[in-house]
Amino acid sequence: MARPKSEDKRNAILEAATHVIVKQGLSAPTATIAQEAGISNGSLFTYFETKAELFNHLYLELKREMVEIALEKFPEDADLRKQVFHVWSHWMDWATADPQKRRALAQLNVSDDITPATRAAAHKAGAGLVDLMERLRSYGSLRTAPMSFVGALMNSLAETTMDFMISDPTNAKKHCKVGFETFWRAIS
Amino acid sequence: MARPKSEDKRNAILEAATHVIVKQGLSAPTATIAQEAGISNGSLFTYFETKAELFNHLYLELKREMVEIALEKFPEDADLRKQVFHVWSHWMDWATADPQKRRALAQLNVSDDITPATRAAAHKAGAGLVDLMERLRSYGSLRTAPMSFVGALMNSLAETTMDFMISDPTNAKKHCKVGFETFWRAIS
Amino acid sequence: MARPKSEDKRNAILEAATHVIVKQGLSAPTATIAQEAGISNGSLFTYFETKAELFNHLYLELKREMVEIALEKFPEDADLRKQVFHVWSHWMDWATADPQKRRALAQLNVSDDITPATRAAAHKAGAGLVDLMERLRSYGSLRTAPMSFVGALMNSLAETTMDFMISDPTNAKKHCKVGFETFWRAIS
Amino acid sequence: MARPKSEDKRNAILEAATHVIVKQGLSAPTATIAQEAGISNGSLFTYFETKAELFNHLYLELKREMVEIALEKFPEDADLRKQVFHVWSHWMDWATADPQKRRALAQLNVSDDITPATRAAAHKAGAGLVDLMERLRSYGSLRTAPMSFVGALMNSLAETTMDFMISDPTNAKKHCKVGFETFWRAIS
DNA sequence: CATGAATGAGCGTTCATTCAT
DNA sequence: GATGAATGAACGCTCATTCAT
Repeated sequence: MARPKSEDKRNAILEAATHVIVKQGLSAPTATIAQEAGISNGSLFTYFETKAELFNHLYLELKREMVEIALEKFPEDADLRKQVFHVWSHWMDWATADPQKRRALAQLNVSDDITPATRAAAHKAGAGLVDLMERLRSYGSLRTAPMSFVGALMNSLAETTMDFMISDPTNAKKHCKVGFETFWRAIS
Repeated sequence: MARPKSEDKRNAILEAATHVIVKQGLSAPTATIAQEAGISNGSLFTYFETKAELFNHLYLELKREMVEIALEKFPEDADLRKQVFHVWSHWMDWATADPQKRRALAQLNVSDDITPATRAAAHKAGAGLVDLMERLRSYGSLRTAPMSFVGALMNSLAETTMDFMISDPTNAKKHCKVGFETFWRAIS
Repeated sequence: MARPKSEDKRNAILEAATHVIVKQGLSAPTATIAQEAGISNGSLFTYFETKAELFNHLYLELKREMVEIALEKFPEDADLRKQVFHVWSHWMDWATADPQKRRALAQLNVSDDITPATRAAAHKAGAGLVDLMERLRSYGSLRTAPMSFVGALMNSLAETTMDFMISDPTNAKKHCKVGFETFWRAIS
Repeated sequence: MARPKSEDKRNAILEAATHVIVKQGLSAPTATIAQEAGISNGSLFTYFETKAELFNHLYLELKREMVEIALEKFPEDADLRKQVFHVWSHWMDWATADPQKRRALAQLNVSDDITPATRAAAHKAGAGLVDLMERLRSYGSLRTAPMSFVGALMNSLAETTMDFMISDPTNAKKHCKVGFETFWRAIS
């Protein structure tokens, strides 16, 4: 096979898309993304048939990475609070290590181009966290709230915390801690 | 020349923009907004010089209205918890009464068209709440957290709560309550 | 109404399309047609929503004009041969007066962009000739042939004749005559 | 180096082009033709340097085949009418045996890609018929018409006849006969 | 001031052709 | 020679903005 489709190039496109989306928003020209990725405008469409498809793939990729990192080295035998803090802090690590990814993900999240199928797949990617959420719910005051409320809650408090960690990196660790304590109080 | 042109038309445009943004996103053509507002495409630019200016104005308008309603009939003499719940539930009223406004606001919030100046003005519009936030902070565990953290926290929990109220209107009142209790625990 | 859509401009586009199609074929850029018509590329789409629509309109326009001229001053009371010759020679006049129109029509005729609806409309535009064809058929040897055969026959002989008239204008009149005699023999 | 590459593949491309042109028109992508021929898109250009060259070759090939079949088993010693009918019916056989070839030829005939040189070569390929045409001309009423008129005439009547044979195969034989008689009357 | 046609830059995508493997 | 990814010019169409009426 002559010149096989390069995984490197594919990744370069996804990475370029991340940067360009952050800088220019979702309406950034595909040509700009291609340029940033070091390929010709036409080549982008060898790897992703449409701009929307590129966006859907990027969205999934980012979500998956996020969840994967959050669950890395998960302490199966620790108590609930430790487990949740583990996930919480790994999540913060991901967000602060490369803030662009989080920003791009936020943009994609409100894009009309992301299909329901992709959103469903993203949801499924987070399945590893469902069990934890369920245990969190039955643990405290939210016993009677809808299942997904705990997830949404954690998400929104985490986002808020991340904003503070990124805008004030000096005190990142402290913000991380305070955010977690706040969350723990909320669900207790 | 405060407003040489028809105030009605200006409002019609802002209202139309709200609907159209919800239906079609921020990339909706100005012509569509004009049509929805019952005016010609060209006339839109008599009232707002550019599309971006229209968006900035709409953003501010929505934020202002939101804050205004949240502070309506504020019980100056009640205790802190009652005051916060007042604000909380009025806020929820606004969000559930016309979900489109909230959705449009969410879109505008992530738009690159909204200038820092507008964001600053929006922040200032919320000044009426600053005193409340300050008292909230000194009240509980967040005494040492940055001032704006409480605001961001309330905002994110409120957004989460609104989502549940709107998607499950039958139990809206219950969700409102649960959300507030969760918030109160978080800041306590 | 401000600056009403100008019929002149519309005609300029159709005329420009005729020339450009002859010179460059059906794949000629719409921008070239617009330029030739003296308008901006975007304006073309004010008058015709798509390139295909422009082509369909042009096709119909040309067909209609062709038929109209062929039937001009039709001698209702003359004998059959004189009537047919009248149509025949008027048709030739049209083709030789502006050979570009005929060439463009020939191109459009084989285009995939021309819809069945347009072809049907074009057929209907030729309705004025149906009666003549019917009488022609019952007149001679083609009494038992399918109705449309006479029409197709006249068309193909006319086209052949036109080619010779245009490529050898000096003897145009003679070619016209010879072509007609040949046709008459064919249907006799 | 008459043909260094596989003659089979070359023919596969020409055949594929025929089908694809009929289905999709002359603007069909070369990649589609390559796929239909069972080769890679790049390989097509090993056999034909450009798309236009492919089209020119196909055009010639089809014309040659058409003439060849028309002249097959030509009855040198029969009388003129029988000879012409022989050609006529063989021609019809070719057209009805594989209508796609005729359709593709018709499309190519109006293409801007076909060069004057190719058209000349195609004309030359028909040289075998020139003698017959010449005798036909001197036989009847067209004695004074330009030489090529008889050929064009035969061509146009044959095309018209083919259309009817193909669209109404049940009566194909009858149409063939009627068409020929019409032609004979025309030139007589 | 209202209207809506005019403008032209800009974009996603296609595709003939080239070229690394 | 075969393959198919790479290239980049080109095109149809959109749309914010301008301007003649």
